[in-house]
Amino acid sequence: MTPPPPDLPQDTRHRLIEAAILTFAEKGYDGAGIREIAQRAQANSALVTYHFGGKEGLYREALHHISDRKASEVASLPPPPEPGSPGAREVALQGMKAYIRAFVTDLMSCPAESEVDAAAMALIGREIQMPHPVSAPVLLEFARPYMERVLALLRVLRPDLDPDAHLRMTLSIQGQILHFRNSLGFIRLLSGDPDFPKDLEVLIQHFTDFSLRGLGVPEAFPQTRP
Amino acid sequence: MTPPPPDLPQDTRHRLIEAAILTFAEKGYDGAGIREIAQRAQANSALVTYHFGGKEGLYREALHHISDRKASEVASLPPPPEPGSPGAREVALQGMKAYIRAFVTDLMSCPAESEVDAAAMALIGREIQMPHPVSAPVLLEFARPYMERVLALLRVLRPDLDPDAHLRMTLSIQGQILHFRNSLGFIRLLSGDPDFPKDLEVLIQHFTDFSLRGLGVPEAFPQTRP
DNA sequence: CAATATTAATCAATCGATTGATTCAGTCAA
DNA sequence: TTGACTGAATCAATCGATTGATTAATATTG
Repeated sequence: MTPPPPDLPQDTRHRLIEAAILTFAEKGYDGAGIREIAQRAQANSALVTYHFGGKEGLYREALHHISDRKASEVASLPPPPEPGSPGAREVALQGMKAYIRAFVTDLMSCPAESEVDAAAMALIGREIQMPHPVSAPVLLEFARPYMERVLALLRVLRPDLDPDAHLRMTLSIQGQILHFRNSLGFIRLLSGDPDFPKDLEVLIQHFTDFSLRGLGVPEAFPQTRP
Repeated sequence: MTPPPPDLPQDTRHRLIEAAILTFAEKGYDGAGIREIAQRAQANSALVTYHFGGKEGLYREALHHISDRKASEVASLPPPPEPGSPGAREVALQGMKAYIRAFVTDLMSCPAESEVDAAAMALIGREIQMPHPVSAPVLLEFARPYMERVLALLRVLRPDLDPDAHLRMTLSIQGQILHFRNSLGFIRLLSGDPDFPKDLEVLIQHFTDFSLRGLGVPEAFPQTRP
């Protein structure tokens, strides 16, 4: 039998952060205790103070850890076209479809793939709704690229609208998707379907169709109803 | 000088519930203490156990109180048309517009009108995202009419779609609006506009336009772009 | 009506449990 | 030896819950 993996020094810190993400996501900041988190990380609760200066520091570090891991995924999308460039509309249309797909897959990472990733997005969702005083800066930095990306695409797709209208549309697109992620448990209860959504691809297609129609980009749907 | 109003016995119970709604909405179930709630209600903390059997009972009663007060408002809308009846499409179209308006005004009751009402909807929003074990039954009963109403309208407006598609569309419509309500504070930070939305009517118009287009009901928008 | 008994409502005080934080002696590897 | 870490003990503070006493309103009785 193999011996337990050598416990590298830096490793404890990382285990604490991952255990914190899981526990904070399940029980919220007030509901989660540092004893429970430490036990989950197979570490001593005194290390929370030692490494992070306290519970609040651990929370901040956990959110920062999530933000760092996810930032690269948004940036990896092809950049939105310049408003005046040739073929900008078609590029922006494809960009919007790619964005919606990326947004959904980012948010809907299921526990089967990575338990921590799933908990991380649940935690972000909870924080967006009711930010802990400590988390506001981290959260703004995290959400900004998602927001800016859609706004840039909208400036190409709907140049006739003013910035306020662009903001409303951005929030409508993201809102539908965030609602699916944040209220998934409740939706399953309400609809009576415990394994909703059965197919993520169908869901992505729905968000894409609904949003592009909602945006009023008719060339994406030459004919809605015969 | 007039003496302080006589403190009717039943009144304390009601004051406790209202204080509970405010405090639970601000700090969550774990974050709010019965001492703070009692102090806010100018009552003794022992009365929480006396009247409601404990903190959990007070929470349950607070949610029930919200559910009871809001139930009548949904029911006051004109009933959705029968799928086969004459002029059903036009009636359903107007019904959908009325529903969206009612849903928005229900959710967006601002603190200026009634501090408790505003807190109540914030509390509901929080519970939908992460239901307390105690609240699931109350919450389902509360949300069911909202859900059923949209589904009934969709069966008329989009009879070509299956129930799963109807469910997705319902969640997209409600999701946008719930996201506005639940993340209002965050949106204000992110957009840099501290008094967003300036005009509720503009917002209602946006939700209506975006949703009806998204649903694919072309007669509502004979021409999206010239 | 008056005297008494009963119940509901409220209070201050306190309970044990748990919280986050801290301390400290000891382990282990570099 | 030094720095990273452990494990156990302990701290003050706060938590929800409970107690026993007190007041006010109501019912019962003579």
